[in-house]
Amino acid sequence: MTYYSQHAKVWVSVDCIIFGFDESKLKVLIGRRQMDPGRGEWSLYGGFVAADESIDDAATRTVSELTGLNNLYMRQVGAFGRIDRDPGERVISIAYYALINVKDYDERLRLDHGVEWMNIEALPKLYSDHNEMIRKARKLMRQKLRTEPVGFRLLPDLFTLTQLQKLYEAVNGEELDKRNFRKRIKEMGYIEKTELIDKTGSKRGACLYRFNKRAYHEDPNFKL
Amino acid sequence: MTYYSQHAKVWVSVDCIIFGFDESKLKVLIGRRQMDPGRGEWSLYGGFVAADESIDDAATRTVSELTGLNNLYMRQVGAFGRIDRDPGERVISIAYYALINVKDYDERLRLDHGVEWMNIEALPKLYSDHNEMIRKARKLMRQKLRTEPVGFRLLPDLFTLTQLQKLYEAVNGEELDKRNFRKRIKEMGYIEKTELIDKTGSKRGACLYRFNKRAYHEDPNFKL
DNA sequence: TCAAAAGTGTTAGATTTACACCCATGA
DNA sequence: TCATGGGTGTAAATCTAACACTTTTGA
Repeated sequence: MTYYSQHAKVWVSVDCIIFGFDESKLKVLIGRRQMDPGRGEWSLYGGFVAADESIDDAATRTVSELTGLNNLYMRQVGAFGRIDRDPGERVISIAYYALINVKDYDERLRLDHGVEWMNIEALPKLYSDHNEMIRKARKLMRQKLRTEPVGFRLLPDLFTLTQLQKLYEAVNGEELDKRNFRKRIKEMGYIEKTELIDKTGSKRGACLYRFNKRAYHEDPNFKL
Repeated sequence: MTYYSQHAKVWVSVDCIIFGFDESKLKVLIGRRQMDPGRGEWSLYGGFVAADESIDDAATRTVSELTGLNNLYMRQVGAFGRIDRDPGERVISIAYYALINVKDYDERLRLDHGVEWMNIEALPKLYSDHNEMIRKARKLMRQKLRTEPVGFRLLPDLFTLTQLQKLYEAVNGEELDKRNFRKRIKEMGYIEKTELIDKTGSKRGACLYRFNKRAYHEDPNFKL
């Protein structure tokens, strides 16, 4: 096809911002880059888009390769395409973010890949434009959290209201009033109380809740 | 670099969603595709990303080529990368939207490119995934309009409050209360009244306003 | 003189925020 | 027994939404 062939082809990669929540902090998975150029620099985990896969599939595959997890909540952040963003060759990269429950990530697999959870408020300088990718991913994620109950993806199936509140506080970077927060949760209707009690966080014990997907889809008047 | 060369390269293009506002309607520039595959189908205007330009530059160049206009408000919509999205070859496309004042677009240039303004509420089926691109662009644009005064980019330098209101109504797809709308505009402070009167829209005449960029940057408490 | 768009305030209702104390338990 | 986190309601303030009439002027 001569119409196409008069133009240049480029490499396209995906870079993944994996969000986790631990110790009341929002975290991101980063590791030391193991190839040149940029060997040894802090970096997001990424990979190239193959000829026979969509960009979404490439991102899903990459995250799955890193974490062993599937069916994650993932969204595209956008394309990053400065000419010299990759010091080696021209590579356009498409960033994606994923939300995972830190506890679901097998420690062994994490160490094998040489990545670690880093507090999003205290990130080092990363390779290329990765800091920018994370900033944009966080912005989009925060926005999403305001309009859809995606936060549960960062928590275990069962969680306490305090955990949930800390999560919202970490994402939005501001403290919330406990009573107002719980009032809104009650109004939502799709966060259901279980009979179970969590005694790990306090002496008295806190009720465990779970997200009721069905209730959400029946009555999606989310707000937070 | 063997690390790169073991991976496939692909073509990367940009597709541009050019928004305009006319006759109280939000419009998009589309034209009949003039090359195979898909010749004759309705399509967005696009182009390939060259080896020596960033993706943002490619989008800017493409829009400028089409409209002759520079310094437009442009934002990336996202990357579209289904394997078979282009029926000819594997092409990943990055969509951008731009806001222009319809009156600034030279009619001759428009005809030369064979594009026309189509009401966004009544778009035909477009080539490939272009309808999806437009949907996403509109969603992002609407969101942006809620938090930043970008609407002025779709209007002449001088405009009446009725025009501005119609613009907001067209973008959001719902009618607004005239008094509430004007109240909010007054509160904003960076939409300044001029001494000029527009007599084209009514017998009585309406005051013309302009956007005061300086006032906005000093006090950006935008809401709408 | 009348049709057509411009312009202008008030009030009720809804939403949001601020705020303080008792409870249960393990150490 | 006391320190720690869990759990609960109300009132003031703010924001939002609903609403109708007068003005100007060209045709």
